[in-house]
Amino acid sequence: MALRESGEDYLESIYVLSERQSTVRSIDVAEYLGVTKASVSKAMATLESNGYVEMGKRDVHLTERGLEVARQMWERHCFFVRLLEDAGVSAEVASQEGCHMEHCLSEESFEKLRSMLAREETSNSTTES
Amino acid sequence: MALRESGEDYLESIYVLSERQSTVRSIDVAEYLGVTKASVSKAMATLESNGYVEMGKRDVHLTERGLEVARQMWERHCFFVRLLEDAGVSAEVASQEGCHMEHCLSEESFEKLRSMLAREETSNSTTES
DNA sequence: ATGTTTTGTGAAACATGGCTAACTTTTTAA
DNA sequence: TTAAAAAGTTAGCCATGTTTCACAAAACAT
Repeated sequence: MALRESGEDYLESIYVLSERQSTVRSIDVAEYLGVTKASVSKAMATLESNGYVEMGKRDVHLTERGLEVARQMWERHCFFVRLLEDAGVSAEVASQEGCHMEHCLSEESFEKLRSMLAREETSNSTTES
Repeated sequence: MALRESGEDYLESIYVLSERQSTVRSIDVAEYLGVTKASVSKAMATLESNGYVEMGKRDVHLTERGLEVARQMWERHCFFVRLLEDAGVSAEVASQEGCHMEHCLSEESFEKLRSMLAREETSNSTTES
C-alpha cells in the first residue's frame, strides 16, 4: 500500500520529535500535528502493518523504511520553508505551506529543482557580492 | 464552504476548456480530468451551490467568483510547470506535479515566490549572456 | 497501595471525493 | 419520426482520514 500525504506527515513528525526527545509517544505526535490521539492510534496501526514504524509498549519508532521516508520529507520541508522565507514569507506561514509542498514532487523532480535553485543562488550571490 | 483542491481543479479545467471551445459540457471536464461524468455532476452541483459555476441546460460556465479562482490556478499551474521544466523535468511530469503544487500556497506567498524567482532569472540571464 | 491523571484504543459517525450501475434526458442519424 | 447513442443525474458503495465518546491500561503522586 502506497504512503499517502498524511502518512508521510506522521513519519516526518516522529522523526522530528525523536531528534528532540529520547522516546516518542502517540500523544506527542498528536500534539505536534494537531490531531486527536485516536487519529494517531489509527494511523500508527496502518503504518506499522506496512512496516514504516514499530510500536513499543510506550513509544513509537521508525523502521529503516520509515526513517528513509521521514528524512526525505524533512529535507524537503526544510528546503521549501527556506525557499519561501527567502522570498519574504513569514516563518510561520512558510512552515505551514512548506508542509504541503513537500508532498508534491517525485524524488527525481525534487532533486532537479533543488539543483537548479542552488545554481541560481550561487550565481546570484556571486554577482551581488 | 471553502474550496478544496479538487474544486479548484474543476474550476481550472472549465477555464482551460473554455479557451479552446465555445461551450464546456460536463463530459468535457470529465475527459479532461480523467474522472467519470458522475463525479463531475456531483462536483458541479456543489460548485454551483457555492456560486462558482452556473449550469445551463447543456453547458457549465464560471461565475465571476469562479473565474477568479480558475485564472489564479491556471497562472500558478503555468508557473510551476515552467519552473520544473526549467529544472529539467519532462513536460509530462512537470504538468502532473505542477497540478499539485498549485494548490499549496496562499496568494501572498505565491506572489512573493514568483517575484523572487523572476529576479533571480533576470540576474542570471544578465550574468549568463 | 490506591486513587487520579495521562495515555492509548475501539466503535461509531461524518466529510470528501472517488466509483459503478441504473435511469432519464437530449441529441443525432437513418 | 423514431430508434440509438451520448450526456447527465441519482443512488448506493467504497476508501481515506478525521472526529467524539467510552473505556482500558499505564504512570504518577500522596
